[in-house]
Amino acid sequence: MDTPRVRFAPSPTGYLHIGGARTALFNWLWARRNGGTFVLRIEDTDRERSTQAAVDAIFDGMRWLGLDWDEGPEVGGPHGPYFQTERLGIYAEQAEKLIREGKAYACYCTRETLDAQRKQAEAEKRQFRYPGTCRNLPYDPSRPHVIRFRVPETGSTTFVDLVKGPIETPHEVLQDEVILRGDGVPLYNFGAVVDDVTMRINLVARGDDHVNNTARQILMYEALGYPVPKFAHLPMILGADKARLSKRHGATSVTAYRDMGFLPEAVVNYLVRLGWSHGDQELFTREELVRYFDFKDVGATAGVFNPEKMAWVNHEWLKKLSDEELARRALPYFLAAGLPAADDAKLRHVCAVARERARTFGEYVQQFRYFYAPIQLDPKAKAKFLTADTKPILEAVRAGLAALETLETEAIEKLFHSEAEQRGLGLGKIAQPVRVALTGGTASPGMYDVVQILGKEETLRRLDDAIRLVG
RNA sequence: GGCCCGUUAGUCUAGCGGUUAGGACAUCGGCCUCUCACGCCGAGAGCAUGGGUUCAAGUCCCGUACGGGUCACCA
Repeated sequence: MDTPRVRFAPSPTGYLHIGGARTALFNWLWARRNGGTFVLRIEDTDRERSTQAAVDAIFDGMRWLGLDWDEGPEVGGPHGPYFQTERLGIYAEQAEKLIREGKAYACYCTRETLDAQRKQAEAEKRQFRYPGTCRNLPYDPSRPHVIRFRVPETGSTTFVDLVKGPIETPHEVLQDEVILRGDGVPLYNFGAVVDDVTMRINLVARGDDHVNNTARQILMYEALGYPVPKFAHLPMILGADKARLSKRHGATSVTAYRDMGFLPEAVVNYLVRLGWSHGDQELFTREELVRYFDFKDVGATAGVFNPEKMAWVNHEWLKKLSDEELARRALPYFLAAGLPAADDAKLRHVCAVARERARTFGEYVQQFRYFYAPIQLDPKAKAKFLTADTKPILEAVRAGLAALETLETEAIEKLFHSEAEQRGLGLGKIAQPVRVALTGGTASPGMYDVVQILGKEETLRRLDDAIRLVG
């Protein structure tokens, strides 16, 4: 087999979507696995909707995921330029060639007449197809026109999709579609084919919303006289209601997941497992993915995006990191939330206790903000644990801690145990009131850790606050 | 509506003619325990449906239903 040359060709009309990211990922994996080339091309021919901000967002998202491209914008390459709007000359040239060979022709129909015909067909409940009005008219470049591709009227085109198997399309369902607009800008099917041809792409892996484009594209490859690449159509990603994943299902941009505190390795791991599998294995390092990935293991069925499972995957990845690494990567999220964290021993300790308890850095910040900000006292916790009955306990613990030279775990533990024993109570009876005093709620890491993280001064202050509150 | 693709538990999936249908997320129960979590143990839950083919079908073929995609001078 040829060394693969694959590509990801997003149109810059928005952020990098989860689905697009997965398409890019599968292409990238295939290239990396086979020592091939991964090309990035920007399909910005829809000038109405394409924006520079979107281009930047796509680069940003891909870099965050670690999907580096071998050829494309910013890195260059021998088959550039890599923005379609900079390739207009190439499309014109290829279209001219097709016209000369009678494989394409100029169509002078106006939008108005076409629209009228379409409406007419609709009224008669007919399927509208371009009637071929201009099929055999002489070429007159001086008249306003678009270029249409001449599709054979009979026969069919078949290709073997790498994930779906053989797919046959009868030519009757196709029509002479526009390949070049009046202003010389190519339409999707033509632009993509010309670019894939000139960029020497030999495997096209894309969303399966493109299966119906494939036959007409193959016809164009043949008309242009170029070899037809292999195709792999990847199943769609759905929302919980089985409709195509969209904003109304929640966050769909990869950067949104970054901002929520997901690790790129976890997002990659989750995304690749949505539609691809390798036996029973759930967690994969990037190296393993590169080693194992194959289109033959991509399933043919659309999958529902499940944020819960992605959070689980993220948690698994978080748990693998050292305290140092965890702190380093969590820091920006605390800072972004306005919490005065620093890359220090305290943060490392916070991360060490957060590790088993929170699945994303967003959850870290949300659950453990009391380590960096005043507590928010839960009224129910207060009513239950900050009472006249528990006041003596708080006072005793306060006094005990105040008397400690250093906050060694053993010393704190001894204090709590002796308070429990002296009162003939379980440890929980001591720990819960203290927990509420120090964290504001009834669920938190172990008390010894909490005390150590807060430090003696802050711990005593919070206990004093609680004691005062009880009155 | 035409055409195309798909259908294993709530979800992601393994399976590739003979399995007690396996794993994971989620859910529920138990153990551990200063709370929460982690961890460990356990449970419930699945081959859309009807016909074929075959000694034998989740696996092959056809129909039906359901879901998705696509029918532009969008990509």
